[in-house]
Amino acid sequence: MATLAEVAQHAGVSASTVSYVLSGKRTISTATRLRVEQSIRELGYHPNAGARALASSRSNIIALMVPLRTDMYVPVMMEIAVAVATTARTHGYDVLLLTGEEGPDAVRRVTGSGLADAMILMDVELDDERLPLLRGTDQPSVLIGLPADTSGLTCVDLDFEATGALCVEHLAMLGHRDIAVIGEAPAVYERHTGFAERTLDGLRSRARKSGVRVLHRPCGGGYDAMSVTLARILDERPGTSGFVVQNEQAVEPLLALLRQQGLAVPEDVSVVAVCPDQVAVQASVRLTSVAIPAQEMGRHAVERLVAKLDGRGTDDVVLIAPELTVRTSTGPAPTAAS
Amino acid sequence: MATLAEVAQHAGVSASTVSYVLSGKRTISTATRLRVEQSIRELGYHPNAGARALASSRSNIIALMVPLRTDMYVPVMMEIAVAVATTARTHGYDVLLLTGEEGPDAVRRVTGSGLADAMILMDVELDDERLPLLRGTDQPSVLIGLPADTSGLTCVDLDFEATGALCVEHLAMLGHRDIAVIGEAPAVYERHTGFAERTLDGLRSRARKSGVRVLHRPCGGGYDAMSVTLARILDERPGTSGFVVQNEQAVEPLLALLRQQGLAVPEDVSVVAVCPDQVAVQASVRLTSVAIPAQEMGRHAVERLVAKLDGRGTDDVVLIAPELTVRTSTGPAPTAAS
DNA sequence: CGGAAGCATCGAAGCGCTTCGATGTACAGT
DNA sequence: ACTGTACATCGAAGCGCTTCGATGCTTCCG
Repeated sequence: MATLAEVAQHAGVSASTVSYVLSGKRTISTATRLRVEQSIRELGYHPNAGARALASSRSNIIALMVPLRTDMYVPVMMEIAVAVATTARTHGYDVLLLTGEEGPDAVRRVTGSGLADAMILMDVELDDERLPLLRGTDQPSVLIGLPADTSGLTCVDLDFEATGALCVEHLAMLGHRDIAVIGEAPAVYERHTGFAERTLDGLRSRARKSGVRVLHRPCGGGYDAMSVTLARILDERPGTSGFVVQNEQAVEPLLALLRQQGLAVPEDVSVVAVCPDQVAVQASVRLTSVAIPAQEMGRHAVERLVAKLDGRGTDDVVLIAPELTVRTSTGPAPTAAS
Repeated sequence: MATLAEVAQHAGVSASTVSYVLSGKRTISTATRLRVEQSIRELGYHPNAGARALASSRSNIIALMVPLRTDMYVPVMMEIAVAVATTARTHGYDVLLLTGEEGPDAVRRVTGSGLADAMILMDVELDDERLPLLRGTDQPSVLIGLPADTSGLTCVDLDFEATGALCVEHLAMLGHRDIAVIGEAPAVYERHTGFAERTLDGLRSRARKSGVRVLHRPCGGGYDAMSVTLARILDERPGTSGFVVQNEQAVEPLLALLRQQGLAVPEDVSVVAVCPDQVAVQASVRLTSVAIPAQEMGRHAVERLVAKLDGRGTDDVVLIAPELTVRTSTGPAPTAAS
């Protein structure tokens, strides 16, 4: 591997000159610059990452901590991760993939070793044990998700409260008065992952305003769980005519089971999903849905982080406004007559 | 941040001694070792990654190149990535996440800069443009997937030929004579991703031996595509009683459409899927399937790579033997009478 | 026309670690 | 008692880069 010194010699300049050509931190005459660039190309020179990190105390790496469990929202997580990686590259950063497994230790390790300049945390819990560490370090970080206390932190997330409200609003407008919410698996609520609870809050407070009744039921993925859940719901609230589903894995089972019960969508019941657009479009009924903007979240997170690294950053919460796309799974509530 | 030198001073030894305590490359008396370890703990010392990389020319980082497109097998990709990350950690490595976007350039960049010690490539095409680069460098690498020419490369993959054969075998044994294969989206075949074609080869050659007819149809995800595809298949080969599906997104649509056509599973038609177990279990019919062992592939890849890094490695191809799990979606072929 | 100001470049120090002799000590074998 | 060997530790060099003065030139202005 060619070194800076070799490039310098080849171009007939000193090492520092080459360095300044590379970084642009001092003015270099055009002639010299071109000559150096030529040498770099001829020798196939790539700066050594370790040396660079050591000398500049910047690794140009962003750590991304993904949840270990792959029990929910996997495609969303993946999409975020890919968006983070590609956006980071456009800013000159690479991405280090950490799993949640190590927990707070990973944060310590990465911060302490200077392996990464900054980090992005996904799947943040309301009272996440990694947060004190983040607050206690001067290493910039961005959370994807919202903990209970956001002071001193930068967060990016979909506005799930507004999302919940939007779903209710849409259904209420169509005349639905009894709405059932099919949520994530119970484990998600027990873990106090913020988004699930926030959606529920938005759903409920909006329902109160609109005079709509809401029944919430967590539900694991798959047909068996859904079957039990649906039966209970219809038993408890036979008048239910609107469904809000926040659980990718429950979408298709729900549709199939409704069909099986002789309930037509959207004639008899309406369904609104909170899921990636792809899922909404590929379902057996094209679903009215609020999209989870995975790419946008990833991109935003990186951009916030880079801003912080450049000293332009501020601590604050960015909530992405939800957008509801009407497709063919929602319609007017059936009249009392029918 | 504490440095090696500070730890050394605190423990009353020289810097090199601390280094040897850390690396274990020379014998250190127990007394000294304990004293040093104590100092490390007290000062909260973490070795600086950049300095380490520079001095040792080892970054302890493995690069993982994931496909940019998230149009297929996303959960599998994610699971592999997570398995790679966790396995790598147990061997003292971190994982750098690269997307396919940069293509060969990423390989050059990482190799040239010493950012990573080795790399793992996913979603390898039959004639992948990154391969010449890998062959031309002495940086160890492992492919997940199988290119056309594996010479000089280490590869890990599910044995998709055997997988295809296994599916046909199972259906043939149950008396099915006309089998339809529902494949990945056409784009996957056009890209010459190896696994799809290899499955087909296995399927066909086994079918020949068993005197079974096979009709292969690529198919995009979603209901509309599946609906068209299924109609064509039943039109062309009305006697079709067995289906092999290698496309997660087509599984549920197929089951729903079969139901709609009045075809009961497994009484009238049998379905074998090639998909992760989770999908097979959560489908509306518990599917007989050949699992895609994502975790195992990720783990294997890392272990091969670490072996190479330790000088114990060899170039070869590891094909994981497929396992077919019988669930409730396959049964005896309907007799001619019925 | 002298000094201030800017430009283009160089040299050297130093980032924090690893690693290779070298050195000093203790003990075994002869 | 003396050499040989193994053990425990130290000092110094060096990994490849960034960055801070310093230096020699031009150019400009009063």
